[in-house]
Amino acid sequence: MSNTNLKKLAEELGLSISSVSKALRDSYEISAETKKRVLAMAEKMNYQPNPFASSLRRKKSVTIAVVIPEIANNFFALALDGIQMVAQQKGYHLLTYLTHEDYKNEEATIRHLQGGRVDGVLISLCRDTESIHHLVSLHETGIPMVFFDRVPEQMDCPTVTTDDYESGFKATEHLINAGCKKIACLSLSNYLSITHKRMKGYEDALKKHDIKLDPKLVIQCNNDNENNLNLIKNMLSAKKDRPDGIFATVEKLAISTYYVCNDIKLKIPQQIKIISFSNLRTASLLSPSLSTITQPAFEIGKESASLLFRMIEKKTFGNRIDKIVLKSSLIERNSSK
Amino acid sequence: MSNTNLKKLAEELGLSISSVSKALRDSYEISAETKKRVLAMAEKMNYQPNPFASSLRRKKSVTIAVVIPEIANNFFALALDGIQMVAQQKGYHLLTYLTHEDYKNEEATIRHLQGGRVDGVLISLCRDTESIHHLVSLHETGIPMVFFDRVPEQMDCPTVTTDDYESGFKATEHLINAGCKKIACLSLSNYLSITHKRMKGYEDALKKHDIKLDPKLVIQCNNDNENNLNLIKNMLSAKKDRPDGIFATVEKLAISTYYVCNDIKLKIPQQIKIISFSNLRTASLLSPSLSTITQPAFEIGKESASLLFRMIEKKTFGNRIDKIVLKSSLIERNSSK
DNA sequence: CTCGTCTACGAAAACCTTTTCGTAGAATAA
DNA sequence: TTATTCTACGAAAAGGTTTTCGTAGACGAG
Repeated sequence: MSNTNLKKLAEELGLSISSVSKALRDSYEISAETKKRVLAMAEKMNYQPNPFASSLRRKKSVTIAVVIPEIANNFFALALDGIQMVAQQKGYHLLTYLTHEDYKNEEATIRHLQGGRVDGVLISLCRDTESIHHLVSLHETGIPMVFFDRVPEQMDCPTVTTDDYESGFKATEHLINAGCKKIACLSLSNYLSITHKRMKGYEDALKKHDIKLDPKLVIQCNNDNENNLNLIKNMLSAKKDRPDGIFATVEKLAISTYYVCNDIKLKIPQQIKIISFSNLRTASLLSPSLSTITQPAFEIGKESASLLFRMIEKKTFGNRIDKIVLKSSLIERNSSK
Repeated sequence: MSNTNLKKLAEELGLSISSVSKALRDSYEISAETKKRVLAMAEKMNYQPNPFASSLRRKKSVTIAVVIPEIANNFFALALDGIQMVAQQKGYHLLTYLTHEDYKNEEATIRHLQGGRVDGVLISLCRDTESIHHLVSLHETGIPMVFFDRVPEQMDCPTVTTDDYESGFKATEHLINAGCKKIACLSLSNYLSITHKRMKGYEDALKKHDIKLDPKLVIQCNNDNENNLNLIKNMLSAKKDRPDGIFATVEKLAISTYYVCNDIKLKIPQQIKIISFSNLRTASLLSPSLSTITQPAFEIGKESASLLFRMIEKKTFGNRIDKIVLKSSLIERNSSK
């Protein structure tokens, strides 16, 4: 253990604990001379302040938490990267929690966070989060919270999202313009605002082009990959009413679709065109290259963290509730040609 | 703030602080009756113990740290997933630090960790970590540490790695068997043990098959993507001595190679065959599908964390230093056919 | 000389929990 | 009866840092 603490330092220096503390925090109350001595001794004895004592006294943890559904996911990995960058720059520590798309985990994590372990929380909800009582409860402790991408609809809180409705609309219209008549939509969740908005864009695009929405073509997937493969396979194997276009609201469902198409020898884009939300770096290297709606995941992370720090730093300032919306970009590739 | 603390709870209950504390920790000193009352009141007042006071007193943070080069990287994302799973199961919190392959960051992070913020540390070194004084210094504090994948060579410490030498050997031999005569090797670092071992495997495989190693075909890449693209492009554009096989020691270099080949219209696998270390889920969907050495990244994370917790939990037990080695698997696909 | 103002530092409280030690009363044993 | 052992709880210390408040001495102004 680095067992040097203020007391030992003080003894060694012949000063009081408080003076040493002040010297280390560069207080005006301490002479330059003394500061130098203290600093030198701290260095020599390899002094490391005890973070718990400090946090306890200052009521500040210099730590934020991020709660996300999963990390083996390009979007969240990039977002976390952005978050971490800002946190590091601010000298904050980052506590990471994964819910694995399980509401129970989310609830338990949020409850833990009420103990004051962190100064702020960044959250992206899990796919089956329906009730928000745990979020309200955390909010009531007064801790700064920012939601990103998957945000709660029934709660008035700071958020960072993308233009999901427009993206859903454009993606669908893109498929229509490419000649698709029967466009399926693969959704991950009933509850998430992002799927609601993306699907509303899908519906409105169909409406605009006088295409009747076929409920059988709207597939509710879940977190079980096998199940999703089956659902997609069933739909694509149908003799009649097989879709000629697919709009995947999340990356993993597009990948599953590729696997199914390989499996049942369905040619992309000749027989079926695909576009998907995705942050896959290899989208352009796929066979065929995948048309994507790409969210600025890294920026989302950066913006979320920055917003959170604004809230942490000047609590006085804000009754305002920021809602930041960034733009995704549609990148046409061969899967929808 | 959840401003209820032991003191308020005690006042409300007409008990002493210590009794309440003991009741909450289910001490035998407190009667069942009283425990029930305390629990009920704690629930009612939404009591959340202060983690800093607790950590300060118990000298235990219930937190571990993981230090990795980057997170927007399939291998590390999967490893983190495994780590997080174990940590969550143990009721531990997980502090995440990214070095972004920058030694300065690694050094600073490790130094921070000496303050006793965490009960254990998991580390995967960054590509330009040459000196290990910071690691030694952390080690000397007595804190349990486990290295995974990218481990220090000059230090005797617990590690979790894969069979890198064998994998490098097999990958190279695989290319040779596929007909390659001039095999290039793309390396990320001069310092990392994993590249040393993978390249030793590469060299020995060449030797075994009486192929002379051409130093020009061993490319030292760095963390600058542009630079790497140029290096690869230069090599692959050469009129003479152009390699007919590429062994990429890390995924991102294989992806860069794909881009270059697309760019200069080099046909994979007809003109050049490729195999790479990779955890890309879409390896089989690439054009052409990518032959990979796939490390059990999730298991590496799980094993590392499990080992770390063994060290945290029974410090008494161990002078032994575990070196766990897991097996990677070679998956042949079309890029090396 | 007195008063006020700096400067540089120290004492002690505060933060909240956990743990050690002590004790009063009750029950049991001798 | 007296001595011993439980039972159930409280007082207080310990953990390390930060902050508030106080103070001793130096200095200049009046």
